[in-house]
Amino acid sequence: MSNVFSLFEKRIRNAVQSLEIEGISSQLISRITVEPPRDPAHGHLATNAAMVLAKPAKMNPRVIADQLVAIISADSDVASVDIAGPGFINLRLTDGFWAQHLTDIVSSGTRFGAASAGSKSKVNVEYVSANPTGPMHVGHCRGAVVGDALANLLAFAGHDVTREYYINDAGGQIDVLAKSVFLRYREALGQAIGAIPEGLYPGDYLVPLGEKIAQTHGDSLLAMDEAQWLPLIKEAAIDAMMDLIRSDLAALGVRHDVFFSERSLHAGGAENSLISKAIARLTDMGLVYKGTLPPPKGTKPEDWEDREQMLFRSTDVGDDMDRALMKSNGDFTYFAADVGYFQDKFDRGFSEMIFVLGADHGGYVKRMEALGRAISDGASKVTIRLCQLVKLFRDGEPVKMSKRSGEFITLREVVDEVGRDAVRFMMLYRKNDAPLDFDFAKVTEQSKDNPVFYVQYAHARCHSIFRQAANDMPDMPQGQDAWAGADMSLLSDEGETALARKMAEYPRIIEAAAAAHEPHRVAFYLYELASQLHAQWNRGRDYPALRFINQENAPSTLARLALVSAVSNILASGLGIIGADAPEEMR
RNA sequence: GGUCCCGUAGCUCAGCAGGAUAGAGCGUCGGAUUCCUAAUCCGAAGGCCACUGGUUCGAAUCCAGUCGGGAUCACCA
Repeated sequence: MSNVFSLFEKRIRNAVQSLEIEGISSQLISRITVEPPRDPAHGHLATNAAMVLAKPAKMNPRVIADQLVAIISADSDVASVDIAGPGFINLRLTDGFWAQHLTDIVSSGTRFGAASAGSKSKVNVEYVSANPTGPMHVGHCRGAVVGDALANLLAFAGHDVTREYYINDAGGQIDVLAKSVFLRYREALGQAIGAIPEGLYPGDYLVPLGEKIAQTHGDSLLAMDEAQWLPLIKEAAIDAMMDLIRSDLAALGVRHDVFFSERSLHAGGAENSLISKAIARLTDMGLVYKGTLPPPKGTKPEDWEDREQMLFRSTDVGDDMDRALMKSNGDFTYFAADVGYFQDKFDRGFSEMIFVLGADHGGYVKRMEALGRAISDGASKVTIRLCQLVKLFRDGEPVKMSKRSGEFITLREVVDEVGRDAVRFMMLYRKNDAPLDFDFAKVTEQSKDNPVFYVQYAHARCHSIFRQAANDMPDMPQGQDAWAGADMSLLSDEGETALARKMAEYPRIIEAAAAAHEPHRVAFYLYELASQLHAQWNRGRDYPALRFINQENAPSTLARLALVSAVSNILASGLGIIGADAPEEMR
């Protein structure tokens, strides 16, 4: 058990059970928590056990606490116990326990905090899923990073994670793309195309594709009807755009295991497509009917008209209104494709399906949750994380973008300018449901304004210490084996023990962040850990006896290097989850 | 009008499935480099946690409502 808090949570719950107080249910016992106290003066661990039990047991919390203290203080790992405030029980653990725990952390290397092998649940994380109509722009950045880091986090926390990208390659925007490419193709053949008409994609990034098609097909497409060239160009355009997107994502360090094509859901026609089969299932469940939808409340669209359509009775499964499955022309709606898609995901055995979406998809959440409930009958959980907007600033001035003119900032430009690590860290240095201001100047600045450099520097500093030690004390063994054998009980300075306790929180942070789907917690934790390392380093300035390297005292130096290695490993591990490098030196 | 998110220090934000005296960075003021990287550290000042009720031993946190700010709202994708 590498999580100190859950270890003692278990012990205290056992102690509570052994008290055999009447009226104590197991559900009540699950409310007992063990956490680090806010104020370090209160000890190492604090539990609310007595306060949770007091009322149901009709006892004074102090009385319960006294009984618990009698049991807990018999624990050989516990140095002292006291009761404080309204009934908190505060524990201090023995030096021997902490020394052993530090050794455990050191020996675990960068796997410290990772879930030990157990039943891995299959989780699907879908993120990015940008339309394949052009390069990624900054707006996609946040979701990409949050999704990728969340996937990293869940994998580290012991889940079997599939990273998925849903390619919206079936809709009308793909026809628009193909027509835009066709124009570029004609341009490549020397035809004058003039200004790009309204409604088509004006971006230059389609020029090379037009040229490529001109090379492979010559002018043969010019003689065809649109119905003939459209599928040809569509195919090539989707491939080219996905290549573009994949390379943009690679620049951000984002990767996916599965690229799922929306078009593949339509394949097979009205009888055999995944969509029709999934809808047939919903129909069997009585969740599909023909009817008309009421107009939205409040705003009444001027062009409102009643139309009878095939509808999904999503109100039966928690939605606010029923949803259209089929357009009046007989085509499936976008949502109908989702029905097939959700069915496919469910059939692949995921116990949780997570979607990381932009805030503009807020209105889509309920129907997705409803769909998940209908299809899996509660067996698979649908979780949606919305990322709020990112506002771009340059030197305090908002950066204006216009989609119409094609003047948008691409993801690639941002990565090129500020670097992958900074982009990723900044996107995670905020909880995802809060808007985010992103200032180019600040993010590029290599200063304390910039948490990325702060954390990376702490990691580099650890390695600088190792280099210095190797230089000053060449006989000093280094490496995980040597450090795991260090006598950690030699670490008695309060800064050192505080560092040890901070590190002990890492598994707890990972667990909680994974459960809440909040990767930003890891970023904040890393900042705090880095801060404590920097502080301890500087204490060595004021008190030379506290320096990590002491040539007069090899055993102490070895223990301190082991401590530093543990910090270094956690920083590297956390930066790995965030998707940023952990450099060994920064110059 | 419906739905969702946000409202915490001058500014930008944390606050861990309710817990003890609400935290950090920036900014302001005052300090620390013969020293393992000062890209760092230490200290001070600064808060009616939007407002009003409710739930309970206990609320920034949960619930209801109010007021602000943002997103979204029938065949689009």
